[in-house]
Amino acid sequence: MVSKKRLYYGGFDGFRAPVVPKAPRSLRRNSHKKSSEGSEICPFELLAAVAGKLLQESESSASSTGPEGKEQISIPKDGVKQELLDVKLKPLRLEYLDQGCCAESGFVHEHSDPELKIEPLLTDLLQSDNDSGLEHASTVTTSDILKEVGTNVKLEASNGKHGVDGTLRHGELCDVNMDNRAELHTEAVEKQSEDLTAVKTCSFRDTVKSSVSVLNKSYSSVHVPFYSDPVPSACFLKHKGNVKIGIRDDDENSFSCNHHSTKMRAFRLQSRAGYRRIRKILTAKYWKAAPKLKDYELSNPTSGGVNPFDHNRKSMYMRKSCQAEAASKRRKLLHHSSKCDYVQEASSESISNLQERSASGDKKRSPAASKRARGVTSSVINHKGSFQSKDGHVKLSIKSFKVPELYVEMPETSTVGSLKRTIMEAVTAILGGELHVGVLLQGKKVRDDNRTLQQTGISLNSDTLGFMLEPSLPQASQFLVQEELPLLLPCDTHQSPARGPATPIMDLGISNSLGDPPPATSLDNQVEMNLESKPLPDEVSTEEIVVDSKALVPIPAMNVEALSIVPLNYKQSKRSELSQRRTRRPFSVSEVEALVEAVETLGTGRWRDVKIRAFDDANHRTYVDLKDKWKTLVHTASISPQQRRGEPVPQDLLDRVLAAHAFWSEHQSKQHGKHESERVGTPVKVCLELES
DNA sequence: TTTAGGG
DNA sequence: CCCTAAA
Repeated sequence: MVSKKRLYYGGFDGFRAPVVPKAPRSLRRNSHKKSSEGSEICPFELLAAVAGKLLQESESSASSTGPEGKEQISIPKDGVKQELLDVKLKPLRLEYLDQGCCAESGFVHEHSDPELKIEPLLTDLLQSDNDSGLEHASTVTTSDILKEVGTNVKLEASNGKHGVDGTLRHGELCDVNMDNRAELHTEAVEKQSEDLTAVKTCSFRDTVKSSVSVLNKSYSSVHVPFYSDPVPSACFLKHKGNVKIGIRDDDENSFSCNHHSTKMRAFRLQSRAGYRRIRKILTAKYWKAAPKLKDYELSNPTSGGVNPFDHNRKSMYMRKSCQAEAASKRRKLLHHSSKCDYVQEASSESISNLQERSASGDKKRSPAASKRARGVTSSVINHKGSFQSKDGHVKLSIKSFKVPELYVEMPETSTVGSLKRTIMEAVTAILGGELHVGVLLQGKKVRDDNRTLQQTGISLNSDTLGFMLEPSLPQASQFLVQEELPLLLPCDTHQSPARGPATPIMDLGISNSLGDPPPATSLDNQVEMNLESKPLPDEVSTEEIVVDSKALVPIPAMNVEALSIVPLNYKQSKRSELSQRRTRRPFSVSEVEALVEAVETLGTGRWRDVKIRAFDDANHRTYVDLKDKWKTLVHTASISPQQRRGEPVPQDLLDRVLAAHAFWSEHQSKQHGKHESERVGTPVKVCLELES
């Protein structure tokens, strides 16, 4: 964090050229840490991936034959030499590390269904899994390298008890890069011919580097404990790290890259960055992408009836963490190769058992009674898929994933829109974390990942097969909430509604930056799986996934004022669905002073620098805010004191504002030699006299 | 991502 | 504060 030290302060001695030269943006960027880095996992990507895998069977081969074939990974079956892998992987790794983007590997897919045999030491992982009760016999960190259409990856854990021998098939590349923080777990059940079909568990964890290292035998760096607790417990998902999801893009012959790293700040609801990003995603991009999605939906004859929430577009926001483009491509991908309609929607929230409690009202505005919604919020993701069994293959159709419970609490003055948002965020939070997929057969978890579908009986009892999303919620999970508690902090208390032992832990400590996932707790996410033993038509099948999970959703202590003052008109209503206006935070005098000081030194065209200099630790003040504030200050200073509102700003500060404004206006916020020579050193008093 | 302005 | 065109 950059201290607010003032390199120079001209004060009344006059303004001087910026003490801090305006370095090229690139340099400045580097010089100033971007603490707020992080990303969240897009739950839907995961779901999609899972679904895709489930449906992969027949389509996988097809998709692998496309023009993108060159990108396919070729993993020789049976014992590929590590050296070979290393060689092949290097380019990819470099790309990942250096560019942090999806790599377009030059691997050539070999149609022989190559397999990669990896025997990493998964002890830690496995143990963690076991301890946590998760059904992950093994965890395999993979990158898209391992995920390729038609490519089978054979993973074997050396851990005697938990060896895993699974087959991975991916119809799409799904690269997850999570900066050692996020972890994704997906399990897909597939049956492949006679070959042993197994429950495979993939754990995408750690950075790609780690993923690669896995391939390079450096598996040790990949182990990550799973804190997941199958038992419903309230915790907060942590959305940190970088998550990148690459999808093969037929058109571009490359993988689209969903890059949520540096630019994509962590999902901090209360953080400005988070807000902004979310807003952006939810608004423009979302809407832009919507049409396509819609088309797909409509194209699916069965979707209409199956998805009762088609009309509810806002549900789509659950995908907020995903970039529209990537999502779009993803959809395209699915549309093209898997015939899997990738529709995700969240149903409108149904809140039951509302309990009203008296609450202190906003001192300024209308009283705020908090409304505690204790009920079920269900989000629905519509997935279309099919299940079919033929020639030894088991196809599954996930009908729905349900989110059992969501507990929300918010002021009764909150708008419906905010409520919707809240729920949506909660759901997203739940899904945004590391997810695992557990397999349930007849209500019981299938813990042995090594067993084949056949052995497990899944192929026979598909009717009772179920999947459940298991958010990996480390108890220790914490999200950094710096100061921006507004959204994170539950109104008064964050009640954990009859929640299990695990209560969401809000570790509001660190600041800066990193992604703060929305507080959410996810518990057992039960997934209702619908299996049909009947081959489905080749057409797009519909699959509905209802995510049902219990979660404690700390509702942001939204400024009641903000909520209450919002008219419930259409516009607002519409807006509410898209985004939440930040709570108003008037600048304090001290802030104004800091701003003035910084501007006096830096000028009026370097708001980013001003921010860094004077508000670096105020995450809620963006450079745009500072710029706006300056604008208002200039205006304020130019009007009569009687016309001013809000906390009065000392006249001297306003004078300085005018002086600085005048000075820098002339300098055009830049260092112009001639003017500078004239101005530099000119006492502010003089400036004031001259300018005002 | 920043800047610059309008809303 | 928000939204965005430009850069």
